Amino acid sequence: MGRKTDRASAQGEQSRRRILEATFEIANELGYEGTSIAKVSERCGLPASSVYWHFRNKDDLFAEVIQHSFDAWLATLPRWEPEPGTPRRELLAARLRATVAGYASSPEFWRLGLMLTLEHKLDEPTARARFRQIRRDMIARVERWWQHLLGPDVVAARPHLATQLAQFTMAATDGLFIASQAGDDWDLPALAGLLAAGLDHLATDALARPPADPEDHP
Amino acid sequence: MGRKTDRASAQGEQSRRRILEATFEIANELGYEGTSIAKVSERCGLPASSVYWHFRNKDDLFAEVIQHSFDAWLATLPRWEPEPGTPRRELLAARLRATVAGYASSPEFWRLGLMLTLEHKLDEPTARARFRQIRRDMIARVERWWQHLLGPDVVAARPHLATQLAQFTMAATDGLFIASQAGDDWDLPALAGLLAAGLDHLATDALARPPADPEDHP
DNA sequence: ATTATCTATAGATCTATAGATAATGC
DNA sequence: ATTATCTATAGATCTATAGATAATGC
Repeated sequence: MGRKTDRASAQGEQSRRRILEATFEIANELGYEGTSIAKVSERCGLPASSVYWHFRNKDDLFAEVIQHSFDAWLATLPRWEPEPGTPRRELLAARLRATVAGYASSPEFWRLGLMLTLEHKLDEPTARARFRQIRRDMIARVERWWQHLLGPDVVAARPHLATQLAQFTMAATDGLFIASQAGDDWDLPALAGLLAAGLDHLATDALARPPADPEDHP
Repeated sequence: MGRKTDRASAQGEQSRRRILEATFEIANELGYEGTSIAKVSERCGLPASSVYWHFRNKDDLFAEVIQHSFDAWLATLPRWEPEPGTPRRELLAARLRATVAGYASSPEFWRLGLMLTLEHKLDEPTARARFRQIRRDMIARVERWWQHLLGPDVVAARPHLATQLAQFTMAATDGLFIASQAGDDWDLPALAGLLAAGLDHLATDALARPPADPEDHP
């Protein structure tokens, strides 16, 4: 009780942060499996035993790293302002360009997440599960955004449409992220614009046709 | 001279293959950095010194692994049959569904490639560069396919169109690949269909508008 | 007393090589 | 002689812990 009031000395908090940041940096270059406590210890300047004092083990450390870097990353995401009156395609283009620009300027969190997604030994680290949850949350967020764009009537009539468009949006932006990491010199803003146009078409298209979709009864 | 005629004993060839395959399997779970010669040795049953007999070092081993698994993967790709008369959108949908199905049934090579793409320590392993080259080749392949779909007149009038559509196609399929690896239970064939429809729209759309693109003078 | 850090270390794992041994092909 | 494998090992790196030391807060 009141454990938190005996303020851990500020020094302790700071060491913990240094460890988290060193781990994040190394994991970003080498992935989960390539990151060792020894390397973390070397980079943050604290002995390995300090790492074990702050974190039970590597699994625990990484779970905290994901949480910590996710919080930081969330804060960098641009606020989404509805701007009434703007045509849907413009809204789409602006948002997607912002997303892609954000990936390019601070790719660290998402890159680590995707590395965790691709690495997959049998006993899965907590960090991987945690990132997958974050990713699902992000997709749900994109889905709500699509529901907003489509409007309540459409959402009621075609309950799966926003879901599929959100999945499509996530897939496409993940793919553009990969391209930016591969060093492909693509014109990412232009491709984001293309994606916006494509999505706009798909939304219009779907509404023009009957909801023949046999899965449209959730 | 004639070095290759003194047939390396079949045993040697087989050991080499076992090492390559063991490395491929482990790298698929743990990435480049997570794969150690010791683990490879344990999995293939040969002592580490045998690995060093066949390969100079880890960098060399991985470069060969990429080559070897790429060759195997290429052989699994479905032949692309033009099927004259089929509408473009059908062609697109069929091809993309086949691509996505291929990813789902044998994701190993592409997964390893993407892991190499995301890991990026300072002195980049040869395998990473090699995969990036393979990826560029694949995009060029998709671009030629788009040129075929669009026809020579369109290609002459809008030289960048096929390029952009190819990049878009690659990004979207990479994103769907990530989704399949993340264990998202998405309806991938349906999303491939959606992608086909979107791409079809974009192609039509671009032709309806003038080639205002300032970059359209290669 | 509590919190944080340090030194020291046991034991595991890993890289890379030296050098012995075996098998094959002339 | 050539090709392939093995045993053995030096030395590096790594994980995880024990236990001493220091600083802080009552």
